[in-house]
Amino acid sequence: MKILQLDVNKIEFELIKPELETYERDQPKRSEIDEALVLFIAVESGDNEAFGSKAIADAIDFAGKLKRHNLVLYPFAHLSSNLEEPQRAMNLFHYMIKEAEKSKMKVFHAPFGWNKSLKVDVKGHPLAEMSRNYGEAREAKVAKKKGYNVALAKKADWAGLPDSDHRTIAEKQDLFSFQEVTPGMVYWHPNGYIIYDQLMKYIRDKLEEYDYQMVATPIMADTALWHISGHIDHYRENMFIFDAGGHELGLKPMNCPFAMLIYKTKKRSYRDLPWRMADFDKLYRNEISGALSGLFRVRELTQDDAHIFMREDQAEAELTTMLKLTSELYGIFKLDFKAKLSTMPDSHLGDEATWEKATSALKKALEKNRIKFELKEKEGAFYGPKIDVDVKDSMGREWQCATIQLDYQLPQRFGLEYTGEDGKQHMPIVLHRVLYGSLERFIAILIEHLQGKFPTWMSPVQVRVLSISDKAHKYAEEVFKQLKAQHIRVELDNSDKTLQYKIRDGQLQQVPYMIILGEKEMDAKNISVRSRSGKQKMGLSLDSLVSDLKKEIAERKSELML
RNA sequence: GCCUCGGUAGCUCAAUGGCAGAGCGCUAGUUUCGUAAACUAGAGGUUGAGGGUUCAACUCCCUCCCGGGGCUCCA
Repeated sequence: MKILQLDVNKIEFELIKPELETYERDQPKRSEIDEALVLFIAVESGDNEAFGSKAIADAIDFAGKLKRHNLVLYPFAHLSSNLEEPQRAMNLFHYMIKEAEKSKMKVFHAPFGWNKSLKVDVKGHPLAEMSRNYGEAREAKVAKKKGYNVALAKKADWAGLPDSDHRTIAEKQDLFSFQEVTPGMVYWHPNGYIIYDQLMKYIRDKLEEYDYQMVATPIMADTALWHISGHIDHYRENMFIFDAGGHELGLKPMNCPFAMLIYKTKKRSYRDLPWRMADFDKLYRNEISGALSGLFRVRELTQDDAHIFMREDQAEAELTTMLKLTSELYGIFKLDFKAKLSTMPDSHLGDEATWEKATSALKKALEKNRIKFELKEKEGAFYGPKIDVDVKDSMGREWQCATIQLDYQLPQRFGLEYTGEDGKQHMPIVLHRVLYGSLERFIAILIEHLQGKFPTWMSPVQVRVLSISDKAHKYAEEVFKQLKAQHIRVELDNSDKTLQYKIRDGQLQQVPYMIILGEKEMDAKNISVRSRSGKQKMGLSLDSLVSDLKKEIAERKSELML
C-alpha cells in the first residue's frame, strides 16, 4: 500500500463520471474541506487489513502532531504499478474509513472508482508532504546492468564526518567497516572485534552474577511462527522474508518466539520461576534504507537480550534488580542516561485493562528505584509497555539503548503455563529486556563518549613496546615476549623510525601504555613507561608493571594507572 | 521509502569539458635517533556501476547502488 500524505489548507474535488465497474453510488457531487490531513491511497495486491490499520494509526498519530482534526481519504491508484483488483481494493479502502472513524478525527473520503477533478492547496512546512509504504517486503530494484567486478570491494564512504564521529575514529583505529554489497551489516576488523568481544565478556560475567542462563536459537523460522508471535501482522515490513522451496521463512528480528519455544519444551513449576534466559544471537531487521546510520542503526545486530519468565507477583522485584543492573552496566563507562516510560500504541495486541496493569507495574518499579523518567505516550511495543533508556551521541542525538518490556501477550499466544502451589496451571508473564540494546549501537555511543580512548581492559592493543635504536631491539623483543606470555595484548615497534614518530603513532592509536626501551633500560634491566595521558615513569621493573596492569584489566578500571 | 548533499589512490582531499594530482600511509634504500611527524626514491586509479550527449566526460544528462544530514521508523 502506497500513501501520499499531504497537509492542506484546502482540498476540493468533483465527481465527473464512474471510471470502473466497481464504484461507489449515491455520493455527493462536490466536496470541499479545509485544514485537513489528506491521504492519497493506492491499495496494492497482497495488502491486508493490518497494513490498513497501521496506515490509519500512523496518519492519526501524525494529525495529532500537526493539530489537524479533519482527515480525508482519497483513493489514488496512480501511486503504484502493482494494484489490487478493484473490489478488494475498495473493501480495504472502506475498512480504513471505518478504522479512522473510531478515532476523534472527523473523517471524509473521496468515492472509489470515479473520475474526479481535484484541487489541493498544500501547506509549505517541511512535514506537509510525506510518502509512506506499507506491505510486503519491498521490491528489489535491480540496476539494468550491474558491474560485478570492482564495485564488490567498495567500502562505505565516510568522508567529511567530524573527528568526533564513531566512524572517523573507527577508520583511524581500524575497528570496522561497511561494504556496499551488504548495507547495514558490520565487518568487525580485528581491533573492533576485541572491543565487541570484551564488552560481551563483561555482560556475560554480569549475567552470571545475576543468575541468568545463556541459550542459543535458530536465526530463521517458518512464517507460521511469526504468525503466532504477531510479527507478521505488526512487523512484516521490517522482516527479511524469503521462499525456500515452498516454505516461507523469515529471518528473526527478535528472539522472543524462540525463547517461548524453549520454555514450552517441559512442564514448568512455580519453583522454576523466575527463569532468566539470555540469548545473544544476531538479529535481522530490514530497516528502510534512509534509516541506516553507521553503527547506530544497522540491519544485522546483536542484542544483549534476555527473557524472564515469572509469576505476576515477582514482577516488581525483578524490575527492581534489573534497574540496579542497568545502573551498574552504564556506570562503568560513566554514561548519562535518560529513562522513559512508553505506553500503549494504537497498533497493539490485547485489551486495555491488561495494558494498564503492566504499565503501572513498570511505573512503580521506576518510582521505587527513584529513577526520574519521562512519559512517552503510545510508543510501547505492540505486545507491551516498556521502559527505555536513551543515551546521547556526539551530535547530541538521542538513541534508545536499554528497553525493558512487560509482556502478557506472547505467553498467552504461545500458551505458556506453570504448575502453581495449588497444583493448577497458571500463565507466567514475560519480561523482555536488553540493557545495552544493540551492541553495535552501544559501541558507537561508547566510541564517541570515550573519543577512542578505551579503558585498558577493552583496548585492542594494551601495551606497545618501542625500541629507541637498533641496540635495544633484542631487549625490546624480550620484554614483548614476556608481556605476551602474561596474556597482555601487546605490539612491538622495532622499526627504524625515530622515537618521536613511534610515540606519535602510539598516541594516535590511543594505545594506553607505551614501554620505551633504550640502552639505559637495557643496561639496568628495567623499563620506562609512558601512558596515553602523557605521564611517564622511568626505572620500573617489568614484573611490577605486569602485576599492576593485570589488576587494572581484571577490575575493568576506567582510569589508567598513570 | 521521502527531501537534501555527496562518492576521484588504503586514508584526507585537489583537478570543472582537453595529459588524473598532492599530503599521509605502503614498499625499497639511507639514517640509529630519549618522549607527538628524519631524508631520498618507487609502487599504487576501469574517477561507485550502467547508459546517453560530445571530436573529447572525473567534469554535462538519465537510471541504479552506496554513504552523510533531515523526516518517518526504531535497538
